[in-house]
Amino acid sequence: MTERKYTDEQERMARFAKAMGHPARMAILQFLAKQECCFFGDIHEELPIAKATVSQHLKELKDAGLIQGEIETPKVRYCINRENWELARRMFADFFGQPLCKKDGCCG
Amino acid sequence: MTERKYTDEQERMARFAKAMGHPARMAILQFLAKQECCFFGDIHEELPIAKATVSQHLKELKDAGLIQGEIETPKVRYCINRENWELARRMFADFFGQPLCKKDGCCG
DNA sequence: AGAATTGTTCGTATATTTGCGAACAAAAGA
DNA sequence: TCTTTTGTTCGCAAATATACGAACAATTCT
Repeated sequence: MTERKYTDEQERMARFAKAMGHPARMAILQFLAKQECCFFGDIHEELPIAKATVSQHLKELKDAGLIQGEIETPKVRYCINRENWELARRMFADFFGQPLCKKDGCCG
Repeated sequence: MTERKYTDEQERMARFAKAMGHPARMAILQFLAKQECCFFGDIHEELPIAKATVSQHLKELKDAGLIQGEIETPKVRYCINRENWELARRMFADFFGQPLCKKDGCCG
């Protein structure tokens, strides 16, 4: 049944990458990475989009595991998910670090 | 007019990330990164999808600058675009390498 | 209780993505 | 010339993604 078309690694990196595949979400990640505290409102202020949209982007980043949020009534505090951040860091580093084909004339 | 909503860096990384945001495209990139030669047919054989779809994914990777292709009639040879690969490597490394908020109790 | 604050969720509209088969294009070979 | 090989492009369908305002929920403040 559940035919696996791609490796876990491919699926996983694609998931991280996809979450990072929108400038608004990159902006959110950059903002969170350098902030100690990070309420929804702070993030919303940074971005030129409606709060409903911000909330949606945050949800996607959370689902992808890159961030986490916790209610601190009446606010919501968002932060980088350190564990997965480290995992992503390592995966991207390994990916781009792999030795490429050495042959120079390979592709013009 | 052309109000810039996000920084160039954010736009650029998002572009790379978006291209990497599909397992088939990750599979293609992994395959190309370890191959010296890489014709369309070789890539197609690796993947469980129709050639039209493969062609489309290749086009997206090319548009994002991560790969390049050149006609070698009657075949087409695809390769990693080393220059942009290096750029992406550096961008992702810098991004994930940035120091995170140190405060431990910050978010549970 | 009523009002204000802070975000999420809902409903909707539009745009983009993904995937496929069929048609097409270009060159080589019979 | 006709056929084969190798990929791209076209046209279409279905699924996702993006964005917004309005409605809603939970708590605090008056």
